[in-house]
Formats: sequence, structure tokens, C-alpha cells
Amino acid sequence: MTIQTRRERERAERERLIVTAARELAEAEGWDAVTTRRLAEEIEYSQPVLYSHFKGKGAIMAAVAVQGCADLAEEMRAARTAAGSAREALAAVGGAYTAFARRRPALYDVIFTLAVDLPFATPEAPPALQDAFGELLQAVLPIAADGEDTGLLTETYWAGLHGLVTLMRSGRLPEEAHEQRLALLIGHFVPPGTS
Amino acid sequence: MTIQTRRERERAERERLIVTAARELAEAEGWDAVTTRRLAEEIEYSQPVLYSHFKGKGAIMAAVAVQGCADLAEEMRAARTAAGSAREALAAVGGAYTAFARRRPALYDVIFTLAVDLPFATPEAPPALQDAFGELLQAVLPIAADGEDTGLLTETYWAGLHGLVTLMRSGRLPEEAHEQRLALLIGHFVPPGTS
DNA sequence: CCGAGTTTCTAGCAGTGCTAGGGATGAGAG
DNA sequence: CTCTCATCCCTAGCACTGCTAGAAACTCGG
Repeated sequence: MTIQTRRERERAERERLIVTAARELAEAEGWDAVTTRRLAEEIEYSQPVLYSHFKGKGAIMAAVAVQGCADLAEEMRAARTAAGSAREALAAVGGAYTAFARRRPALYDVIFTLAVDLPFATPEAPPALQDAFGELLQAVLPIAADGEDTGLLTETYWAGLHGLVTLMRSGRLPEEAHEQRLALLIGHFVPPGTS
Repeated sequence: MTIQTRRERERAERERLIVTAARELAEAEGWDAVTTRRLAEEIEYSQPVLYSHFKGKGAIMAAVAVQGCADLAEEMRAARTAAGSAREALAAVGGAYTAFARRRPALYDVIFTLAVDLPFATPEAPPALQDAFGELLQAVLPIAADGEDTGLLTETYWAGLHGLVTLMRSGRLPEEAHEQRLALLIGHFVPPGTS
């Protein structure tokens, strides 16, 4: 029994090693640099070992995405709970979201633009994804007007943030005016007279 | 002289053939199916011919993007000029934009998410790109509040549309509520009391 | 100490974007 | 009409990708 448990522990350890190596390599040199050969070299095993843990490169990226999404959710929660008014909370969460995207672009990409083999808008979605969405939802709830579907409003706000981030990061929007655009977006989501 | 001009004409003809073949192949089977070998086979020439016209695959995609962007701009203009009120114009342009993205996803991707070697937010940007942005700007102008930077406001509205489209198309937002989310976005950009 | 079973590696496949070099084709000179 | 030269285009190949089959090495129970 103990031998098997030790092996399972070592396997789990190595699996974590793969995921963190993939994340660090992606954050350091971008996802283009994350090849299976490079990754195998990084963990000091041969390529096929990767496939004994994950179905393929996409599954490794998905694991990194889930892990990174937990970080994002945590940062948004911290920003939200530290804010005073409802408007400040919405702005704080939006600021935390876009700051995360700019500070850790590779992580943001794998969560929100690349790996598609993750279930998203369903109950089977990983908890980390639901947590992140939940943080947005909590910030949006107080500023919803009467009769507005808060879920859809959150999705729309999220889309605004996501659009700002992706267009800016791909060079389609100039970087320097980001804060002003973010303020415009938030301003249009907060009903006038909300404190 | 005439021989040279004939050759130049044939070269230009073949170049257009390459671009349209790339566009049609991408629209039919997605950009993953657009390989240089497949493209060469489609135009009935060998691979290196592609590189005598374009610097690489990215340049071909950029050409498709510019061509597609002209289509998008035209569709947005048609929608805008057919609308009555300012609010209707904004909604019409937004609807045309998202409809284009859903109807021609490969084209949308190459314009707004993939090919990065195009100058965007500069005066050197291809006219088609500037036209498309101009259409958005024309629709946003009438609904800008006093003191708002219309350029930045347009960028923010654009980001909202882009976010809705990309999150939906990658499966991160459910498809069916798209119209409601779009209506929410537009509703939050139009000041209350604007006809 | 030896055979069974698991784990890991070597080697290779089919594909990608891209390019160097030679061979055919056609234009101009004598 | 023939020869030379330049232009164009294709064959073949490079270095790389994700992924996998089968052999080798190692571990462990008897």
C-alpha cells in the first residue's frame, strides 16, 4: 500500500512540476516557446512522460489556465472587498482584471483566448472559473438597474473588459489611454447617482 | 514594354488569386486548414510562388484581413445610414458588427485576433481599417455626452462589441443570449433621453 | 538471484513554414 | 534560324511542431 501511495504522490508531484514549468515558461517567453520538447527538457524527463499525465499539450494548457484563473479570482476578490462604495467596487474589480491581463499576459491568454477544451458557461466548468465570474457578479450586483438580468449584465461588463484587454494587447488599441477607456466603460455601467 | 506590362498584370492577377483562395479556404474550413501547401495546390502553383508574392503566410493573412475589413466597413455603413435615430444607428452598427463576426468568423478572426503584423492605431493603418473604425465613430458621435472624448468612447464601444463576439465564439459565453447582451451594452452607451 | 510488470526512453511519423539550388522556358542578338 | 542569357518556377530539403509505437531499463515479489 505504502509503495503505491508513494508512487502516486510522486506522480502527482511530477504533474504539478509539469504545470508550473509550463506556466513559468509561458510567462517568461510566451506560449510559442512552450513546446513539448522544451517542456520535457525543463522537467528533465522525455516527451512521452507528458502524455502519461495529460492527453496532450492542450490539456496542459488547460491545467495552467485553471490554476491561473484561481489567482485572478483571488486578486479580484481582494480588490472588491477593499473597496468602499458599489461604484468603487466595480472599478476596483475592473482594474484588477485588466491589471492581471497586462501583468501576466501569457496566463490571461491561456484562460481567455487560447485553450478552448475547457467547459465554460456550464455547471461542469472548473470552480476557479466560476469563482472568477462570481467575483465579477458580486461587483455588478449592486449597480444593476431594476429589471436587468444581473447574470447577463455581468457577462456584458466582462466582455467590455475582455475587449479592452485583448484589443490593447494585440496592438489594436494604444496602450496609454487604457485607464481612460476603462473609466469610460465603468462610468457607463454605473447608473448616475449611485454612490 | 507591353510584354513587361502583361507580366505584371499576370502577376497581379495571381496575387489576387492567392488572397481569394486563402480567404475562401479559411471561410470554408478555418485557418488551421490554410497551409502553404494546401494554398499552393489550390492556386495550382508550387509553394515557393507564394513567397515571391508575400513575405510569408502572415502577409497573406494580412491581405485577407484588409480585404475583409473593407466588407465589414461597408456593411456597417449600410446599417448606419439606414437607421433613423442616433440610438438606432448605434444599435444598427453594433448589430452589423456582431452579425459580421458570427457570419464570417474566419474573416473576423484574421482581422481582429490573429494577424498582428498590421499597423493599427496609427496613420499608417490601411484605409479599410480606418474606414471600419470611422463607421463606428460616426455612430458613436451623436450619443457622446459633454466632455467625453469621442475617439476613446468609440474605442470603448468597439471593445465591448469585440469582447462579446470573441467570448461567445470561443464558447465562453452562451450563444443564445447574445441579442440581450448586445442590447444591454447599447443601452448603457446611450444616455437616457436620447432619441 | 531471477522473472514479471511497470516505467521511461529512443526513434520515428506526418505535418508545419520556409528556402536553396537547379532546370525549363522564353526573349533578344547575330 | 540558332545561340546566349535571364527570368521564372519547381523539386528537394531544413528545422521545427505535436504525438506515438516499441524497445530498453528499472523495480519489486517470490
